[in-house]
Amino acid sequence: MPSTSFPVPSKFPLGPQAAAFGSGETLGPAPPASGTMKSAEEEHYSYAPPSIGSALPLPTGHPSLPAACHDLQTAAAGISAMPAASHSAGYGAAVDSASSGYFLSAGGIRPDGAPALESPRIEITSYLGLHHNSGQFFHDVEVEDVIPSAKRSPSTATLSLPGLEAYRDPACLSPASSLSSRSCNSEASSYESNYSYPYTSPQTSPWQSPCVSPKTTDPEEGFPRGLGACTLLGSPRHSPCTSPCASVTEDSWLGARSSRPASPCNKRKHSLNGRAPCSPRHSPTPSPHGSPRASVTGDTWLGSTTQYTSSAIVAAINALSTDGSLDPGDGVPVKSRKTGLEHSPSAALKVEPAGEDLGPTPPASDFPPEDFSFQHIRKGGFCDQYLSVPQHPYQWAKPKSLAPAPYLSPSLPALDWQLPSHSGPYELRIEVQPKSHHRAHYETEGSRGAVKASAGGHPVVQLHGYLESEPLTLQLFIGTADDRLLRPHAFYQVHRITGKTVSTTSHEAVLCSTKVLEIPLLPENNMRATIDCAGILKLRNSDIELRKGETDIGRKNTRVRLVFRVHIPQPSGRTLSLQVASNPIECSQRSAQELPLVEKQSADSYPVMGGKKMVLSGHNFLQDSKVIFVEKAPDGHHVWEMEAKTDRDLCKPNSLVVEIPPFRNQRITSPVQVSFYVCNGKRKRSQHQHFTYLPANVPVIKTEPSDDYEPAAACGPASQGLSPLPRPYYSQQLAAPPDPGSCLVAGFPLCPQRSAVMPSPRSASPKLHDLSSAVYSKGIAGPAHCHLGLAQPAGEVPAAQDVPRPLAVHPGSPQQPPAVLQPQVSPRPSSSCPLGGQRTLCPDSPPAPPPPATQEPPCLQPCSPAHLAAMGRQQHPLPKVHRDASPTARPRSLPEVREDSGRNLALIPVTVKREPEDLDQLYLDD
DNA sequence: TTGCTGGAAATAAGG
DNA sequence: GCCCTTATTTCCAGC
Repeated sequence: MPSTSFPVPSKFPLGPQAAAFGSGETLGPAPPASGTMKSAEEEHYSYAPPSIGSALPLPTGHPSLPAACHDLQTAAAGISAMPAASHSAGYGAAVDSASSGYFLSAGGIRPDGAPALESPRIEITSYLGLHHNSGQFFHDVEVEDVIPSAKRSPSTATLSLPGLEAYRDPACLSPASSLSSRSCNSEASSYESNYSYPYTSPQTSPWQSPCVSPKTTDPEEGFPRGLGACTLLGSPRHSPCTSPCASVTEDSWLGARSSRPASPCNKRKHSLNGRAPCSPRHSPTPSPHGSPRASVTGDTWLGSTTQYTSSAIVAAINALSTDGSLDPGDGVPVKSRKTGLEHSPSAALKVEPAGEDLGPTPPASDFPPEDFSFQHIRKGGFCDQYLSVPQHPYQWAKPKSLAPAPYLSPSLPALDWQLPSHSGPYELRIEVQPKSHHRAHYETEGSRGAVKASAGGHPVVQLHGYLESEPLTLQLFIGTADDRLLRPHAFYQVHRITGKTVSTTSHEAVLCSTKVLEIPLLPENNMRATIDCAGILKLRNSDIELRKGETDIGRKNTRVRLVFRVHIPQPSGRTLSLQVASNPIECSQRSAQELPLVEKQSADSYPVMGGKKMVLSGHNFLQDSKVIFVEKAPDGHHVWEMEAKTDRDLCKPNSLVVEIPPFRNQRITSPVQVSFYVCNGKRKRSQHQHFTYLPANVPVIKTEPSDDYEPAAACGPASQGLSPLPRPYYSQQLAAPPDPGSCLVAGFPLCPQRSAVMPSPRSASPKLHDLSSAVYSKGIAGPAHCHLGLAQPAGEVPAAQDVPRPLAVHPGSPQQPPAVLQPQVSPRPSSSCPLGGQRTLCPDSPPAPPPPATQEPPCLQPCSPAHLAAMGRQQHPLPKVHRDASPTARPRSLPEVREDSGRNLALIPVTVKREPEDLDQLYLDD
C-alpha cells in the first residue's frame, strides 16, 4: 500500500469531504499504513491535517498539473480519492487504504506520465474519479476556499461527460458480464471469499483477480459500488481492464466457479464472439453505481459520511475539474465507447490471452497495490491492450459541456439527502411528468431512448423564482421509488441520450457511483429544461446485489423516479439546494404490461368517515382490480388494511373509481397518512399511493394529485402531517420551508435517520448548505461511518430508518461547530437524534407537533424536526405491538395506543396485520 | 449504419 | 430434488 500513501489529497480543507476522503481514504493518510484503519471519526477529522496534504502528493494533481491534465488528474485523483472516501468505509480501513493507495498510485503515476498512459484507461476511470474523488477533490477543496464557488464551472468540465462510460469500462462492456456477473459481483464476495489480496480494498481485488482469480473479473464490482466511487475506477479498478483478464480468468474461473455457468454466459459468450468477451466485466457497466447506498454501506463507502463527503467531494472535484477541461472519459460518448470496446477491444480482450498475458501478470496480490496497478499498466497486461485500444482519441479533447458553468460547491449535499422542492421564492417543479413506463435498457442492449412524457414529448423541469442572470445546472439522477427515503437507485442509472432527436445539452457526471446528468438551466429559457436527453440504464441485479454493503434487492425493484436537483448560490455564500422527484416510472418490460400503475388520484385526503368516490388514473386497471388501503407502522408492518369498494362498471384500463373506505379510527385529531395500492392479482400490485385521513371535524382540503402539490410550509409539523401529498408514497420531496431561513439552522444537528438505518452514508439532508468546507466535513464524518456497510434489518430501527431527514443547513456552515454534527454520527438514530436540536431548526414548528399518526412512513415528511423527534419516540412502541401480533392473524384487534396528535392517545381496537417483511420486502412484495 | 423499439427466447430465482 | 411460475437478461428483427 505504499502507494496508497501518496495520493492523499493534499489539502483537505474541505470539511466533510475532506473528511470523507481523508478518512475514507484514509488513504492518504493512511499512512500507508496500509491497513491501518482509523476510526471513522478519526478519519473524518483527521484527514484534514495539513500534514497529509503535504504528504500527499496529490500530485495528481494538482495545481501543478496543467489544465489539460487536470481532467485526467482529476480522474486519477478522483479515483484515488474516491476510493478512499467512498469506500473506505465499506471495506475497512485497511481496504480503503489499500484502495486508496491503489488509486493513488495510479494517479500518481499518471501525473508523471500520465498522459501517456493509456489514457484510455484513465478515462474510464476518470469519469468516476472526476467527480468525486480525486485528489482533485482535494484540490478543489482548496481551491474552493480560495475561489468563489460560485464561479466555477466545474461541473461542466468535469462532468463532461465522458460519458460515463466511465461507468463501464470498456472492458467491461462485454456482456460477458455473464460470468462476471456473478463473479464480478461477487467481486466483493470474492473479496470476501478469501482471496487474499494484498489490499483489502475491494477495489483492489478486482484487479488482482483479474489474473488471479475469477473474482477479478469483477471489475465491476469494485467498481460500481465502491467506486462508486467510482472513482477509482479509473484506475486500477478499472480493472476493467483487468477484467479482460478476467475474461481469461473468467473462463477458467467460470469453469471453476461460476455458479451459473451457462446461462447468461452462454449467451453472452455467444455474443462474445462477436462482442465483448470481457464478459466478466460484463458488468462493465455496472456501473458505477453500485448502488451508492450499497456502496456506501458496503465496502466502498466509508460511511455515510462518505457520501456526504463524496458528494461534497464530487462537487469539489467538479469544480476543479472545471479547470481541467479534459475529461478522461469525456470525449468518448458512451455509446461510442461501447462500441469501440466491443469491437476491437473486445477481440483483444477476448483473446484474453490477455489473460495469459496477464497471466503472467502476477496476481494482484503479488503487487502492492500501487505496483499492482502500475504493473498492469506497465506490463500492459490485458489492460494495456485494452487500453491501448485507440478508442477515442478525442476523448481527451472532448469539449467541455455546454452547460453553463454551474455553481458547484464541493459541499453539495449527497444524493441521498432529502431536499425540499421549494424554499422561499424558489421552487423546482416538474412541469411535465415522465411517462409512467419506460423500459430501461441493459448494458448489453442498445439505448431504448429517452424517457418520455405521457402525453408525448419529454419531461419538463423548471425552476421558479430565480431571477438572476446566471445560469444554473440542473442535475438529474435516477432515484428510488419505494416507500423509503428517496435515494439514488442502486439498480438503475441515468443514461445520457444524444443524437438528432435530443435538443437539450447535457453531460454526465458520476457522483458517488451514481450517474448524474447535468443540464443547463438558462435564464433565457426561464430556467426551464426539457429532459429529452435522459434514458435509463438497468444494471444487472446480480452485479449490484453482490456488492458488499448492498442491502437492496433488485428483483422486483423496478420502479424509479427521475430526481432533479438544482443548487442556487445565495448571497450569503451558501447554496440553496432544491430537489424534486418525478412520479414513479416502471422500468421493466413485464411490469409495463401487466402491473397496475396509479398515476393520479382525484383525492389525496378525506375525513375519516370515508365514503367519497375517488378516481384513480393510471394503467392496467382491471375490473377485478382491488384497491387496498393500508396503514403502516413505522417498521413497515401493516397496522390496518381495508379493501375499498370499486365500481366495476366504471373501471377502465386507465381509470378506476373507488370509494374511500372509512378509517379505522374515527377519532383522530390530526391527519393520518396511509397508503393504498391497486392489486390485479397476487403479484401484481401497483406502487403505494399516499392518502391522508383527516379528522372528522376538519374541513376537507382539496388535494391535488400529484406532483403539483405544494405543501404549505414544510417545516411545520402541520404541513407534514397534513400535507396530503398527492404523491405516491414514494414521493419524498421535502416540503420546503416557506422561508429559506426558517427551517435552517446553522447547526442543525440532524437526526441521522438514515444513516442509522440505511447503508448510505449520507445522513442529513441539508437544504442549504454552506460552502464552507471545514465544518462540513466534520459533520459528515461522524455519521457517515456509522452505517456504511451495514445493512440493517428493517425491523431493527424502524423509526430511524425511514425517518425523514430534516432539512438543514450544511453542517459546514462556519457557524457550526463540527461537534454539532456529531449526532449524526451516532449509529442509532433513535438515540442519536438530537431532538432538541431539531426543533430548533424549525422555529416555526408548532410546539407539539403531532406527527401524523403512526402510520406515516417516516420518510414522507422529513422536514420537521419535531416530526422526526416524534417519530423517534413514538413509533417504537407500535412496532412492538405489531410484532406481538401473530403474523397470520390478519385482522386482529389489539389495543392500540395510537397517538393522533402525539399527545392524545386513544385506545382503540386496531386491526393488526403482521407484516414480516420489511418495507423493502413489501415493496418487492410477494 | 445507428438508434430505438417491441417481442420473445433463454435463464435464473423462488416457491 | 423436481416442477412450475415468475422475473431477469439477452437476442432478434423491424422501422
